[in-house]
Amino acid sequence: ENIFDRSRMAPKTPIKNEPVDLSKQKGCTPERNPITPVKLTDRPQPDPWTPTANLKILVSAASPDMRDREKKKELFRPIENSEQSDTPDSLQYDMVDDSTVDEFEKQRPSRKQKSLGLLCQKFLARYPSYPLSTEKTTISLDEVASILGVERRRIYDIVNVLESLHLVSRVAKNQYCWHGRHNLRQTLKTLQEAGELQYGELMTFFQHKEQDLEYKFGERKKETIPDTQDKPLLDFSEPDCTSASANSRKDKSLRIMSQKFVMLFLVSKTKIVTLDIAAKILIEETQDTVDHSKFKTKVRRLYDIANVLTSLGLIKKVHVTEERGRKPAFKWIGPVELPGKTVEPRGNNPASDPLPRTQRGVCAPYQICATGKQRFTRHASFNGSQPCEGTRRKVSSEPNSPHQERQDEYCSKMINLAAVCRQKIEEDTRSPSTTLPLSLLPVPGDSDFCVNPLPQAVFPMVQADVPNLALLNGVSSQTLHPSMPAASKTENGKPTLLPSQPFLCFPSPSLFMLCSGLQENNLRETLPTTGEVGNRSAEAQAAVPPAACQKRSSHKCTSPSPPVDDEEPAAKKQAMEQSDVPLSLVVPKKPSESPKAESVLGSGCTPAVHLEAFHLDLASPAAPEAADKESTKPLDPQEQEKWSQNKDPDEPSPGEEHISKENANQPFLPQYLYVQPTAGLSSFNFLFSANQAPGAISLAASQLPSLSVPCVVVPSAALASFPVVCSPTVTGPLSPVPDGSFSAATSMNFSVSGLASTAPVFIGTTAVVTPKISPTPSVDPQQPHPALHLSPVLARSCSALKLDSPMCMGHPVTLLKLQQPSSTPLTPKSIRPARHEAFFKTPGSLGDPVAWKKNEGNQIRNASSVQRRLEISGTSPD
DNA sequence: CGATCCCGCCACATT
DNA sequence: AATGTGGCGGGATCG
Repeated sequence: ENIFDRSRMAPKTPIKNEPVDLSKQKGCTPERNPITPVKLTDRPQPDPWTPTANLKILVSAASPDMRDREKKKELFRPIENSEQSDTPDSLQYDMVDDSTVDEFEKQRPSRKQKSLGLLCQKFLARYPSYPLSTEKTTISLDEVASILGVERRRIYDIVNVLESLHLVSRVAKNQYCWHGRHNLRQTLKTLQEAGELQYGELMTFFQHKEQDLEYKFGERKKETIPDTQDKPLLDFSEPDCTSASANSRKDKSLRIMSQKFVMLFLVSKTKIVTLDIAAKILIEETQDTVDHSKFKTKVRRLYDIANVLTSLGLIKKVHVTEERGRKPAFKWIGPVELPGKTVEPRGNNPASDPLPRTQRGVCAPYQICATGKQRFTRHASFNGSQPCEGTRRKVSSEPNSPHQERQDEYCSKMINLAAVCRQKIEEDTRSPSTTLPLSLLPVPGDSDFCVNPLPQAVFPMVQADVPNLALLNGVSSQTLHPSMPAASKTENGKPTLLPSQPFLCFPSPSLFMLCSGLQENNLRETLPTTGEVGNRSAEAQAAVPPAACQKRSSHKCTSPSPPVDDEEPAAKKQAMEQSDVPLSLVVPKKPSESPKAESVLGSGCTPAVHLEAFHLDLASPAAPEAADKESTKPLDPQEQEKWSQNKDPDEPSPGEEHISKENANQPFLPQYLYVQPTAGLSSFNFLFSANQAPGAISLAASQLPSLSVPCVVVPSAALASFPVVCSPTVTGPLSPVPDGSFSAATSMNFSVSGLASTAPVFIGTTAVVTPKISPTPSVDPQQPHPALHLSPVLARSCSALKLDSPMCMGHPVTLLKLQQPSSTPLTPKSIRPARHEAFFKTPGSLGDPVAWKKNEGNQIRNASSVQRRLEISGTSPD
């Protein structure tokens, strides 16, 4: 600085007066060397310029602007210099180099030089990032504005964003207090948590899309997607909401928008958010109208915010390429690992908590939408609400044409759904009384995530799984972590529909594996990852009993995880590094495509896929890129293959083979009952060992009357559509009924079925084939299958799906490993840090494809169902 | 020509 | 009513 000052200052005075040397300027500009002592030497021209200087002066005198600028320059130069040194922005440098330039600029200040980002940098340069706690710096807007030479209006833009991150807080009119970044992490964490609740699903969803697009993997998506974007607008428009005036506009946009925007990054697996997506999401929240102008405006605002965030070094601009071309996007480059998760960050910040505000703001709309009950009265929430309804309506109205839907619509729907779900969840959580237990839960994540640990107790293992799963699911779930085991829910009361019965209700979308004794050790041996899975499953079994599990999870983490982590993470990382963008692992979601699935609604197939995905995920958090899969994980190539196969309807069989290897029983043997939630928000998967998960689960198969198989009731949360796969127990051939005819009825009660109308259920009877043992895959049909009876709907779905489908089979196999509960489950957290990204990605990627398809196919439905549910709930509980 | 986004009008909020 | 805030979008610039 000194140097600069010297150089500058000395000449400056004179310079000021002088100069505008375009030629010179330009020369300088290009150079932009931040530090240019040399320049001094270069710039020997003070005197000569004098004449010019005079002129200049005149000019400046004439125009206030000029004056301001000069002022600004003077004041800021130092700042700029320092900044420049820090940040390599060419633009800024120019200014630094010579005052002349600046002046010059005055005349014709490039737009860039006046950019909000630059202004923000200057602004930030004035204050220490980490001020001493003792001293509080107050910021006078007027002062700053004048110093920086800008209208106050611009300062508001900056301050609002900073305030959203708690870097500053407003103390009085025109007065802000500078806090610095001390609490930034905490704030981010809070935002992340809030974001997960609010946007987890959405982001996942979107990201998948993006990823898919970006990576070829996603061909499928492309298929579906293409149309979507074209038309942005659509029907959403909800007229009425517009008058937001009602609520104070105050906590409306910029601030909130900024927080939301940040949340998107924090929730995003890829840490990359495209502007258009962000705009869409944000628009939804507030007002749904998606008209073009609105979108444009939103984008403009986002640019404003992005500029400030960029200046803060939290994000950087990037481009994502997708089919349509490249889209502007921003990548989060700020801290990713937030402080340990605590519950709610409440308060570190002295001043007001922005968060609260934010949360409120965010939540409000949802809440409103979902139910009449509004906690927070104020805000645009209303606007939001309306939109929601509108959207909802639409959703419901539009049964399914996911493919056709436009992105926008789709997105909005998604958003709405999410909101609804969220709400529901919240409500549920809060009020046990809620009658709709099953339907909503899906979102459990919230509770878990945020603060409620309840679930953990119940199924520790689950939790471990969950994270992964959640990720996988993508859409639904990041948030879900939740492991929230049925139990927990039950506790709450929500989920437990049938307390007395032997059913388990799982609120969250997680994968559960219940195994009674299976012996498939080999697998484990073979595949480490698998082992993990197995462990998990085992745990799950064990876990079932609430208490026990918890600890396990921790243990699990230890043993199994370590290896995994290392491997996976590394791989992932590498992958990541190579390409910033995470690969969409899952690309293959084609399952939905499979005819069967479609017939069923897509859900059927998907589930299988999911499982695989899950497995993969579990096994290796690392993203399952094609390449990665193999190398990365030893896991199980087979699985992967299966997976891929599954994905690809085309080659179902091959996958089976692999599977078979793993487990002899694939086809129908499924000893597990696996329920997968589809894409929807709420998805949860279950793996059940058909055989009996007896004790552990609490559901004794025995309990189930006709079926010896344990039943699991899955509340489909919002989505309702989740396929359930049951492998009937094994007792063998109790009933000769062929698989195909599930109809035989066992008396399984799937109360659930009712709930989730759409959800397909698969029931595989099983022979008791241990994986190893069962030599024949094809067996199922032959083997006696215990008859299960499902609700008609379910039955149908089942039939449609066909147990046979390799997909289904495959999964089970994989799962089997479980038995060993020994290993402690990986704790999400423990794992997380290391592969944080990986997890997300993996899941996401996996989830994506599936989600996508599902979404496309099912989602709508789900949505509709959900909505329906909600409505119902509103009116009358189930 | 699309991506950016400056600029400042003007509505709403606060004093 | 004056002044503070800040939504908003036209249209200039940039790439």
